[in-house]
Amino acid sequence: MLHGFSCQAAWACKTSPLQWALAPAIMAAMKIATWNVNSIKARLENTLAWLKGSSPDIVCLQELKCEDTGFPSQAFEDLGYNVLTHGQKTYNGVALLSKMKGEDVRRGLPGEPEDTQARYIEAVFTAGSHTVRVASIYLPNGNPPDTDKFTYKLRWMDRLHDHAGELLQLEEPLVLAGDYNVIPTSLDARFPEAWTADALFRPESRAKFRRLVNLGLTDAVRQIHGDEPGLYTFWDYQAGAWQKNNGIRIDHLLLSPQAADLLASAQIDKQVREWDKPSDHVPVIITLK
DNA sequence: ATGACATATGAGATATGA
Repeated sequence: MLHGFSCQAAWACKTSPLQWALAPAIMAAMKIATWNVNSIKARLENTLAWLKGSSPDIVCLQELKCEDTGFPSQAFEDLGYNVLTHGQKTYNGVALLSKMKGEDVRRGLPGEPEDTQARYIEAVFTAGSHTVRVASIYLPNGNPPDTDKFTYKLRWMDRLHDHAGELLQLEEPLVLAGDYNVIPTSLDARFPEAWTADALFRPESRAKFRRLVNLGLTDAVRQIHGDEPGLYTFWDYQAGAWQKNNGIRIDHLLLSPQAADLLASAQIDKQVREWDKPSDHVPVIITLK
């Protein structure tokens, strides 16, 4: 139990009813979300509207497509969020928005110093005497699979595996959230046969993902929803994929055992795909007790 | 379907995405 933001009922907290009423954001279960926005500037209005409606405590964003200096921080600060970015011109870029301040911030995934792509940011968020470490991940797409883009993807997944192994040794609540660009199993695609040659569903990519999970991580959505089909987080802009529900599940939140113990819910915010000027991805949200 | 859209760059057509 993460004391300080985890009480589910006022009677469980050592606070007066008045304090309870005044501090709902602190006392409610902790919400952590991930969303590939496909350009934060193009998606600013959607992102702000979604934050106002959902009020997550921590948000992992991917595909900012802008440098740190161009990130619209003020708009998020006005909503009460702290902003940590690891941006890049035109491509990639990841961020962490949070109601509490982040510490121990790491930008970039270790293991390949010459890699300049902005695909990883991590920080520790403290509430009371407990901490949650959260990473925002934008794993390489890897297409076409017969090029060095695919080998870069697989190498990046090895680096993520090694770094996750290091973090798991801390034996603390850890959430590795983001766009993994991996369809883990055929349950995670409306038309899996259409993806067999794609870097997102190639056996090598799925094997690397399994190897990561098999370190002892929990796929939050599958933990809550079991083998339920039709859970998708991405629908292509092209060929009416959304209208045909031609979707895939590639945005994941992987939890350390200490975080999995706290998992209360996981949901995909599918309706956001209906909004004007949508991202091709939708938010995925978990709550921790 | 080496493309259907969408985005950034930069001022037109190209690179990238998944």
